[in-house]
Amino acid sequence: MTIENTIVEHVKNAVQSLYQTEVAADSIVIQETRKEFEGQVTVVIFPFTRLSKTSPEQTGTRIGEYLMQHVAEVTGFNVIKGFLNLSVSDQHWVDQLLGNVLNESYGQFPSNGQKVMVEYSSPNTNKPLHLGHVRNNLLGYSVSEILSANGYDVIKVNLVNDRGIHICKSMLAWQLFGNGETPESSGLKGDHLVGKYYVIFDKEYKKQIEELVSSGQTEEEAKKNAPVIKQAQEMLLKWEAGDQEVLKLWQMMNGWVYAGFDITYKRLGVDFAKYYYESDTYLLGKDTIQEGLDMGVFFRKDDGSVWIDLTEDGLDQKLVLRADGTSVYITQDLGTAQLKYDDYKMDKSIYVVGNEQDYHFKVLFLILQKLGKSWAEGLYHLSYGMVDLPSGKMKSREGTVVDADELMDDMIRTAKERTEELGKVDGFSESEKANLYDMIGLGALKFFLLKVEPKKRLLFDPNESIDFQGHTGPFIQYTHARIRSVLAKAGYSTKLTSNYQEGLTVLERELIVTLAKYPDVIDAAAREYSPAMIANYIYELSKLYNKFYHEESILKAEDPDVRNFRLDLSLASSSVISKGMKLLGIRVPERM
RNA sequence: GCAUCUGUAGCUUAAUUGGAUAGAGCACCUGACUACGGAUCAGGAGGUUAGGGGUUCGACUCCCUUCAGAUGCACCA
Repeated sequence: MTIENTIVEHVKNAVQSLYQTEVAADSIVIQETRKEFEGQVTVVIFPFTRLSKTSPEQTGTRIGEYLMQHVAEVTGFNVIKGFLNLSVSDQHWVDQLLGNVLNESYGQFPSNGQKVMVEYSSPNTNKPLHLGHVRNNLLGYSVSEILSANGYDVIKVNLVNDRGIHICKSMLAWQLFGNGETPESSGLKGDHLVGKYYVIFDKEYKKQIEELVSSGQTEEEAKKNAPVIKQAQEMLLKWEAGDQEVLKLWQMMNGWVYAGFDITYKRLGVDFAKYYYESDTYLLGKDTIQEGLDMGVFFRKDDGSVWIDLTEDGLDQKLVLRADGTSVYITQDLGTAQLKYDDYKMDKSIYVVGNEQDYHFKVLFLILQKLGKSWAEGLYHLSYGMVDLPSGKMKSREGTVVDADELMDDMIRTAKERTEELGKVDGFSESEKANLYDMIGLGALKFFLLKVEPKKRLLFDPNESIDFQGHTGPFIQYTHARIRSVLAKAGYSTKLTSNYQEGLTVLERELIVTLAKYPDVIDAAAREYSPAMIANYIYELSKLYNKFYHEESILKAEDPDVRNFRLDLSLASSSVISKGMKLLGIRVPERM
């Protein structure tokens, strides 16, 4: 039981005995005491003044006195306005550190017996991954890690959009202009090669539109009549009809793309337990449509198309099956949702998808609920904001994207330059150096993208390279390396001190209080699906440790008990930093 | 037009979900034990939380409204 829970319990009793009123535990607000006041735990008193019919100060004082008498850990209190600040005994904090924080499993909750699926990445196979995908991948991976730390059994899946007109465009352009170019012959990564032809297609398409317009067609007509777009559409029809030649080309080019993606995923450090391919799932969902018709949830119009009326829920009428009986986007998503559930029977399912699809997912989940799917309750759309550039939106057709591979290269190169400037890698082997630059460069990138709340839109200026100082990944990595260095110097293993006497310094106490709330942060981050909460917590902890480090001697402490205690505190800090960063997919070095 | 999201210091952002004097970082200025690792630490300056109204003991947070931006409103995916 945490100290907060203990205090809530006793505040409840205090109100009961002082004012003869029952209050619900969750209506009692407890918070961390602000730094400028004495104490560590604060109870907000305002809600009780209604019952006590006395001033907040008087009420706070009476409850404070009650707590002093009934809770052993509470050693003092003060009341400021309506806030009751409680001092908790040093012994309690020391026990927290030695008994909890330093445990191997600290921050890892036991299994809760629940399965959760996280679908993320979901790339198209006609172009390489760009910065927007990077945000998606990092979010999906990190949320998976966080859920796992909270005791969930996590299944990471990737739903690959491997079919459709966009792939036919790349395929066609390659046929027309490729001269048999391959990744081997060009030296290009497969996904980049295919992406190159996607851009070529678009150029050709635009050229043809222009020609048609100048020969008298309207822009709209020209867009429909341009020969390349017609050819691409024919190709899609052939693909759907199972044309061997088209399928062969499709398989070859997708193969190139997958080989490229594998490399990028590996560098990013993300992985998947299961891949779903739209070429397998795009015809799914028709059973579900029939189910809905039988239940009367859907209705059929005269032309044969099938719809659902969501106007009572504040939404529109939505088409779920075309008049000719073919699927639309939501049809296959209904089918895929069912397929995924049948495969895994998970309790929750998280879709990591950009916020331009908010409406789609609202509709999707609502339909599944109306179809009476018990598991629809567990569906969640983790919606995140777009990544914008100063020049505006990224458009892969126009080549105005920040490429994921290039971005990683840049970050790692910057990390290398920065580290060499500081001249701290003497004695590192070449492979150790490469590993370190990788760690720092990607750490900077990942932290930069994850420290912002997912739903906020992200502005990325490629000209201003990402900082390595301040509120950054490298700052935290540096703190970790610094602690490890002190521990190494002390020849310190994992031994614990036991007989630390009371009398913590302010910073020692603050550090323990901060370390002690780590599990709460893990829990909150999972409830909110927010890696940003972890990122900001780890930053706060690192900052605090650096302050402590600066003001209190560790190795030079005269009293050996104090020295050992501070080493314990340092070990605990480095361990929590390392664990928290791992949840963000960021590694931390022993030296840097 | 309708709907959803966003708006916090010059820039990037936080605020324990309605609590105390809105915290940080970057950039700018000033400093730091003769560096247990200076990718650090301390201090200064910088805010009408987009504007206005309301609810509340108490509002960045909830409600209404205006403004700005983004996205969605396809028998595309």
